[in-house]
Amino acid sequence: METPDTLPDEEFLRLDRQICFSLHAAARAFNGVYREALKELGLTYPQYLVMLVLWEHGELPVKGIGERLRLDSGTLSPLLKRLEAAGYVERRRSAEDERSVTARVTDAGAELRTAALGVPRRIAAATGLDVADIADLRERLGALAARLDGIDPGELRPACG
Amino acid sequence: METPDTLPDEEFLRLDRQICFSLHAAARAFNGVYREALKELGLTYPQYLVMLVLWEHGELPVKGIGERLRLDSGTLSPLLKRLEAAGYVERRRSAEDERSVTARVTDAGAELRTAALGVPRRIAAATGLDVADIADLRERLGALAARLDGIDPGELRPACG
DNA sequence: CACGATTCAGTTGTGCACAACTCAATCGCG
DNA sequence: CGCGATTGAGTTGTGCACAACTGAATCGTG
Repeated sequence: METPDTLPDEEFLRLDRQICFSLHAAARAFNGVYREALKELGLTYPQYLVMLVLWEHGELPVKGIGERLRLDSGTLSPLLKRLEAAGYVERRRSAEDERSVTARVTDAGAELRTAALGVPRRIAAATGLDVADIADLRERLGALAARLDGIDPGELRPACG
Repeated sequence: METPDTLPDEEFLRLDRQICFSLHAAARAFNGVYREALKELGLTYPQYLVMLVLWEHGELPVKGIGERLRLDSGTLSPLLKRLEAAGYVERRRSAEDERSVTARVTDAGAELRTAALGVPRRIAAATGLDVADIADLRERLGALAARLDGIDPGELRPACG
């Protein structure tokens, strides 16, 4: 048993409820605040995330968006279709590789960026958190996510230690 | 202008992409790890959260579960129906208030708890994070969620400062 | 060149989150 | 008591997340 037995299983279960709930609830609360702020733009929170990376890069293949946002085509395909229907994004098959589809920001999408500029500032003001705090939290969450994504599924099986 | 203009809007947008993504990705990565660990129990992550609060309280009205997990009936009703179909939970109308429905852990649900005891320990071992770290992160996320939930929607409207 | 393996986007099916709604039970005030 | 307002669970519809799959394009190796 390499796991230090400083806590009984019962205690682990209680702590687990707390951390699971906190992360889950914080993510949904964040989502809710953005949902409200993004209403005027007609974007959902995940659509906003996609637009953020597209605004940074101008155009990206679906795969590239997926790598940056940790999302697969099953999520991105319909989402991009909706962004295209809204007129913010254009999709076209790549000429070099017919398997690949490139998403590009349209003029309307670029205009949307201007309107979106005020969103994070308003949210930062409403939360009252300062930039350093946010940046620190971001780093810890990023490290946590990286570690979680790096876990071998076998480690979670009952038999393994 | 109470917001200090230490950063241009452009910078805010870039930082926003980072924090939004981090929280979003961390929550999904967490979800994924639990999805794997909970496979053997036949539970999804949100179902596990519901079982955790039910294991603590034995039985709760739907409203009580919703308050503890920040979920509404639209999410809980079908979820509890699935837990009932799996045999882990029983639902019955309250005698005192016919509007209310109480969810109660069945014998099979109680057995499931025993099987679930190992889950958080395995995950803690796999992540390699120590309890103090987790507890600290939990507190910060809890505080963030509380602040976000306390925001007046009006604060997020374009016109307001 | 040929052909099996891989890669990429998209589809299908399941479940969660949430808004908007229905409907019955309960509450509260006149 | 009577009746409008509120409360509680449930339903419906939309969108996201993800597993499992399809099908076409490309790659690699013989």
